[in-house]
Amino acid sequence: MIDPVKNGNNFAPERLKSFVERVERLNEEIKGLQDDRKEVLAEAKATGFDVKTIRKVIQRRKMDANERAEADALLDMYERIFG
Amino acid sequence: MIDPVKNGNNFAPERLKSFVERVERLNEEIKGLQDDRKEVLAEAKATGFDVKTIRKVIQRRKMDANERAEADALLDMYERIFG
Amino acid sequence: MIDPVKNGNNFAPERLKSFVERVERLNEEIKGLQDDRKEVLAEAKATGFDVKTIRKVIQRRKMDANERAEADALLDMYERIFG
Amino acid sequence: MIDPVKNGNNFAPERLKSFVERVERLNEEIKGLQDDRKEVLAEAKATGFDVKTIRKVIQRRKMDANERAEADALLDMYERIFG
DNA sequence: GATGCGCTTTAAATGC
DNA sequence: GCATTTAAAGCGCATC
Repeated sequence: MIDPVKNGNNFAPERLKSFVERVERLNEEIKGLQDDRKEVLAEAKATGFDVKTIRKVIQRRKMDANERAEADALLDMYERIFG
Repeated sequence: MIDPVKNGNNFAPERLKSFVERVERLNEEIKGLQDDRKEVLAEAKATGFDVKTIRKVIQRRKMDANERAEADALLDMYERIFG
Repeated sequence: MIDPVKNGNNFAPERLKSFVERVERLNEEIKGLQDDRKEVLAEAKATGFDVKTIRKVIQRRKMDANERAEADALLDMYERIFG
Repeated sequence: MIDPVKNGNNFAPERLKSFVERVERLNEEIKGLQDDRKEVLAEAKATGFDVKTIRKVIQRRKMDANERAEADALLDMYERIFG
């Protein structure tokens, strides 16, 4: 029978190291892409665009046209109540 | 003279589209890696490791040994005050 | 001369305890109000209102009319570019 | 019969206003307490304490002694693996 | 396992 | 230009 604790990569300490290192690697890649995104937005700002509005556009593009229209209508309805 | 507004990719609407699409693409890649990371941690948990502790280990590995020792000593000092 | 370390409440351990306890007390009060807010929103939802839209209304009411109009106009302009 | 839409405070627009205003009031109170907390931590820092460590102490005081000991032991075990 | 909520951290805006 | 204050994003927890 194979000892589950000592068998190759299943040896627990090695498995833990592997998990930690894989997560650390992913963290680095994520950080790199976040930096890239920051650069793109900085360039957009330098070009004269409004970054906050760009973020809104991106959020809204995740919705389909119906959702967007419905959300807008609801907001409009609620805001009319406050004059 | 070149019209800065209409010149090729500098035509503002195209530039805006470009920025938005680049950010959306980066968002997708980031999301993919975040999902990968979630999977790795889920696998670690399924293997019997404690995810919260793994996160602590990763945080602490960002510090050098001195920082870590100092942070630990400070916490210990403060906690002694509370018995 | 008064020893700054041992003088009454300035005795460092007591000061630390005091800071920690004050923060803990504030945390509790904040938690209570957050729970109250959650209840109000749950009641609004039960009444048939859309909570997400209510949050938007509250955010927008923080802006003055000009800011709001300008933000809306900018968003509209950007969205037209994407047809 | 009473018209549910127009009956006193059940008139929907009034109910919406009421919900929004109650939430806004709670938000203000929460903000006030958050500012108080920030002041306390700033004072602690000015007194020479480390704010990050104070936050750790507060987090750990939420756990009972057993939980704390167990969490510490687990972290120690995992860290030994990395030498 | 997915959604929402609060906390933390980081980024942006503003005042000095 | 720097530092403080405010807003947004990401992360982690808790709940369903």
